[in-house]
Amino acid sequence: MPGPIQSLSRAAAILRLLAGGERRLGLSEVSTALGLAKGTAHGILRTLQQEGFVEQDPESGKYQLGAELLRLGQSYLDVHELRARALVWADDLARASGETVYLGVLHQRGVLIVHHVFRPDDTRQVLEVGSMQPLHSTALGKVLLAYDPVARGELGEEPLEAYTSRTLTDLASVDEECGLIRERGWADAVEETWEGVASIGALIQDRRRNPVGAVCISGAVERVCEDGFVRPSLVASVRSAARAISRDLGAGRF
Amino acid sequence: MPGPIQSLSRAAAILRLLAGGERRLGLSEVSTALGLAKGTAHGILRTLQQEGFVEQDPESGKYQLGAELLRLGQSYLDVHELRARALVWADDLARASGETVYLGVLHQRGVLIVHHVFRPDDTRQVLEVGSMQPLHSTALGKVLLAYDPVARGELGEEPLEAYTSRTLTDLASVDEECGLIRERGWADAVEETWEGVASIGALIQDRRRNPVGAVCISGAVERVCEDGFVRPSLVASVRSAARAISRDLGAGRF
DNA sequence: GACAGGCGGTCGACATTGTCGACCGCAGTG
DNA sequence: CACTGCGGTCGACAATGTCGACCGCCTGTC
Repeated sequence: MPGPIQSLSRAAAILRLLAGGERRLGLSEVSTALGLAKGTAHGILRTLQQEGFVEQDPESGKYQLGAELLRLGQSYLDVHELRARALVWADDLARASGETVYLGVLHQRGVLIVHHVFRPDDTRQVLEVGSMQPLHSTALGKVLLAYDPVARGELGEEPLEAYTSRTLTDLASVDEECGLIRERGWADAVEETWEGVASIGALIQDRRRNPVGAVCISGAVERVCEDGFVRPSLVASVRSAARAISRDLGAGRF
Repeated sequence: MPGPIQSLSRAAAILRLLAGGERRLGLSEVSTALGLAKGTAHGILRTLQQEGFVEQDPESGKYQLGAELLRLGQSYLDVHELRARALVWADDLARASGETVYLGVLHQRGVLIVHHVFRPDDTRQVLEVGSMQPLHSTALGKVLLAYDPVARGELGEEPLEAYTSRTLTDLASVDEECGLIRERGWADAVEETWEGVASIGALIQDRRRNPVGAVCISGAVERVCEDGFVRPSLVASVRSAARAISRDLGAGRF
């Protein structure tokens, strides 16, 4: 495989850098952060700006991400086949369970949320489509770890971050848990990322049984759990939704 | 100004091409559509894929947009100052008016929706953040046309598309309407883009009185209009929300 | 079942193209 | 009023991306 295009990789790195830091960044900050000559960084930024991927605050001269990225991100969702077919099933699942529903796919070292149905009550909630969740401490993530070798590979050998006292932080425990998940066909995560929140997830696969994503419900531990375990009726709902979506994907080939 | 970076511009063109066509595109389709050699297009696509901006269907070998774009698009929203400050005001406006609220900024030849508050009832609605609306036939767009010379410039000299029988299609009428909008300080669009839908919009400006965006409410013409005109009470609500957001932006400089 | 035509992908020579580091003008600062 | 930092420009150089021919594969066809 021939090498990647240098200027493009650098442009991508700049975009990621801008996405990471919360505030706007100046030209010098960008060039030193990536070890580029100022002129080089400027040329890339100028082009990105022209294309709408980056915007420059005319007052301070600093750079931030541009609107075109939002538009393209939306287009990504429009084309996304898994998401399109899962929309109606996710809605049903939210109504049946009374809890928040997430749909996620593996992306880099985490789970990218591609669909989010609010819990059907009137509390204020913020849409989390486009955000990432960790692999080793969420129901979505653990499902993918258990079934997708690529996901397991992404974990690498680094020690895992502990978000709460219940987070699994060593790889052996995670692998053991994955075995259990494969055996019974679903995953849960009770207060492993956020205190007070429990979630139940199941795998979505395409017509060739490849793992393509996961669906989960997530809610207050008092509602989702009972006597210290997740409620079997909720598990059944999640698994049946996952099967329905998988079936939909399998049938959907022309 | 030195020239833009060729490979980057081409990569951007490829992304836009993939975003435009609804279905996945093959390598040859991409290269012929943009007039590139197949090898060149392949190199760019390979790099974009590596960076997560493009994904390849392993079965057909065709390309589509990648998940990284969704993540970056979300980051764009996170950093967006106008949006952050407008969130609470938009919520209030939706509650007070009982209608859908949109917040938009100028982007290329249209208005990009950066925030969307559902009408406060239980009907099913789809989030339109990240989508585009035309400049010459929506309240948001006409506000920007009236106050932002850049927006007016984007219209160019092309004939305007008619979405309904009430769409203003010649530039003279649009300019005349813009004069009216500047005089009274708000814009409306009654069934100019979608049959049965009316909207009312007002300008948002920063501390130096530059136009930075617009806010509008949008709803069924039967509710928004009365005796053929938009209801004055709704106009007042929209204008006061726009003023509040503008004030917030002005005060918010450290 | 051999063939043709299309696909995605590779390769290596070429010169276009992006890169580098010195330099510029400006704004804020002591 | 020098000084330091900023964003931005410039021009020489060669590294780099580009091109078009080529490869192997699959698919549909006669």
